[in-house]
Amino acid sequence: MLQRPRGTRDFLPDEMEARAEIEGRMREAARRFGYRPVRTPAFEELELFTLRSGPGIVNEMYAFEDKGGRALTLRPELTAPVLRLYVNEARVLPKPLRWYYVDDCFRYERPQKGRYRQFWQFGAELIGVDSAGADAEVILLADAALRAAGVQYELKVGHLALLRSLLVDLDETARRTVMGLLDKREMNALRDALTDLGRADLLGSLVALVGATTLDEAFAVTGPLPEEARLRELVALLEAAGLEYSLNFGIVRGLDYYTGMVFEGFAANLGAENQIVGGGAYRLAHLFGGEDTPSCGFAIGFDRVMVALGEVAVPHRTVVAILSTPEGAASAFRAAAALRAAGLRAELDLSGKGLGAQMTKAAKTADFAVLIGAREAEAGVVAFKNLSTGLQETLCLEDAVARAAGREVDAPGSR
RNA sequence: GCCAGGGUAGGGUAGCUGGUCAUCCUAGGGGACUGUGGAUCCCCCGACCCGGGUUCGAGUCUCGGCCCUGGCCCCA
Repeated sequence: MLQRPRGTRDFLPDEMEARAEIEGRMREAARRFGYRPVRTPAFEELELFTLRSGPGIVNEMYAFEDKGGRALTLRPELTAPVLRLYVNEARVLPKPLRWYYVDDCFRYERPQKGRYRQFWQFGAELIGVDSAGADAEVILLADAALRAAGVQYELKVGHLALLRSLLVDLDETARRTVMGLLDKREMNALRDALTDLGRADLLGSLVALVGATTLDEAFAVTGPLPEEARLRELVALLEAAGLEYSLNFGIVRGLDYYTGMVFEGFAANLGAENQIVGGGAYRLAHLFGGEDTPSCGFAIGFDRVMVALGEVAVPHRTVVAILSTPEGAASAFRAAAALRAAGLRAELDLSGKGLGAQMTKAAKTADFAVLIGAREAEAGVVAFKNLSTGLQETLCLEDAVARAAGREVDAPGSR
């Protein structure tokens, strides 16, 4: 038997409805912040991602050559495509641009809990403003989206300037090593690495900075920096908004295009892959041929949100089953059309079985049954049955629709 | 790429010191029931991941592969 590719998933209706419910709440959060949806191609030129992240990532991508010899890849993330879109199509739109997206990405990695080869990201990019307010808005939107989804998580906000100020004297390679170890909180390995570099003197400052929980503590380690005023403003805005978060200046966020503010969020019970959101202020547009444009954004791991939520209660919508004998079939289709036109979910019984069997089925799945046999078809009425109370009435079609929609009926008949 | 544990009807499972009809639950289909309920009863359908090896005989032991789950690495 054919199997689905490794690291991919099928979604049955129950799960799709849960995902659509959560996605809808997150989209609504974005809408309320004034963010509007964008969509980019599922595949892009390979160079788009190597420009951003270096050639090493090709191994982690679904890269391929098309029939025209072009080097392409399935997108491994969405920030670069969205910024490419901005440079290509939207440079002259009035700033700031507030965009969000929900789409699938592809990475050739070993699957594990919360990590798949096809996965979905919900993200937003705020393009063309560079301010504490911009930083704050993006953090607040990420938080609003996660809270709308119902996720319990821990939010950490930091700024790269402080760590970088301590590491200015180190060369590129050494800085990456140190930042990598800090990111993993491997303090013993960090001490060894600093000793090898002849910079054991940095250890105390680094440990103090990473452990700092207030701006005062952090700037006591680094001394005055040009970024201090903006960072204090950001903190004031976040406090004013009532955001629950902690400061953390050990956040490294991988690569170099992040320019200042960075943030991460972690959910409980997600196993080894517990990061649920990551983002920050960055500059990418110039890499793709645009003007140097400040941006700020984040990406939420949508699948991890779903794992963290577990069971999702999807709001119940009324289901009307339509039962009929052969003589009532035409009327049944007419009744279904009327119910659907009223926005109700109407399911015709197509089994051709007896009414007993049809009712058995309806009782399992529906809230109401509309039954049309020879008698009802002849009289131009329907038998309308409330399957939770067992009450049955003979009604005209309009009244049956009103009943199913939860409205009162003026002169209800009865059996 | 590495490590550990797994893979038996659609879903969940028992069997695993090699040898009887491979167990049970559930779901699905049919019937008791050709104008009305989720119950009950009866019947049916349906599985040992793939391939090699050992053996008279492999679901069971062994090797390889694939896949799943979790962890390492990586994480844009």
